[in-house]
Amino acid sequence: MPELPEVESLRLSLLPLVGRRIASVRLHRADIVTSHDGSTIRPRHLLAGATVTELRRRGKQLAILAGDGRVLIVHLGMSGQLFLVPAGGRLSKADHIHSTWSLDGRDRLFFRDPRRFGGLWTLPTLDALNERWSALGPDALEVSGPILAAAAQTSQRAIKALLLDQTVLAGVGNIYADESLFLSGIRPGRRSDRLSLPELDILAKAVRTVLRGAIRAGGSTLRDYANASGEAGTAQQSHAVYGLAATPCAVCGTILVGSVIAQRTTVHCPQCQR
DNA sequence: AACACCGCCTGAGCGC
DNA sequence: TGCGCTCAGGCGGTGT
Repeated sequence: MPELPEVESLRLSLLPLVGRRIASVRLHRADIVTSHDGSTIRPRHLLAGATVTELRRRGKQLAILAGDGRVLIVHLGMSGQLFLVPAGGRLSKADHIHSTWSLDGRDRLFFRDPRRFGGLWTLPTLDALNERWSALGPDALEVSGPILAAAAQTSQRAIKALLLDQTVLAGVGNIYADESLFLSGIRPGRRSDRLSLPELDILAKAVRTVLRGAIRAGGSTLRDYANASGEAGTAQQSHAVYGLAATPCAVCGTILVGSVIAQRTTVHCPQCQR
């Protein structure tokens, strides 16, 4: 499920878009787009006629910046995908395509999202993007002990719930929350305000390490994730706990325990995590 | 105010 | 073979 490493891998694979002009846009499902001013979606909202100048990411959100200042945010939700298909190329999965951008040179970009938890958000300016993203916590690649501490010390929630809160830090979802807690040796159900500062330092470092490693592996592909070229990631091969409940811990052999925390399936090692 | 919880949505996987 | 059920989870809205 697309979290920070998957969105970053997607962003990197989409970089060939930079400098390209969007000749036309076809929107096949209007209800996947939210316009900044509530107006009816027009092709220009979706960057028709503009040249892509930059691809930015904050947490799990991807922003396509255009030369005239317009911005389009893409959120993948659970099953969203962007595919960049060369002229004459075919799309392997052509169902649930909600929007199609035709580039000069006839290459095409597709947004596909079967479950429609994701979507597109139009913004008029870079200022509007910055304002929208100011509601998010710092990008999880930049998380530090003090950043975690600022939120943790005043919260009685489980530490896993804190990691999943995008206003605390942006980019961690269920997979990398469990993996980061395992690497840091902290139980996911621990109360946030009962973690020590050294523990929060260790946790912040674990989050950065886990996310960086997953980016290097091109993200985790559990079922659907693929980058813009359709390539799967391999980070799932390194998962230590996610999806591995009732199997032996690779470190100590203790059977991993499954539970539900913050309404999310959770797996931890009762021996390695305290 | 802080936090819990629901519902959205589809396809995979399962049991029968 | 095929049906119906359960599960997966990001996130906005609502409830406590």
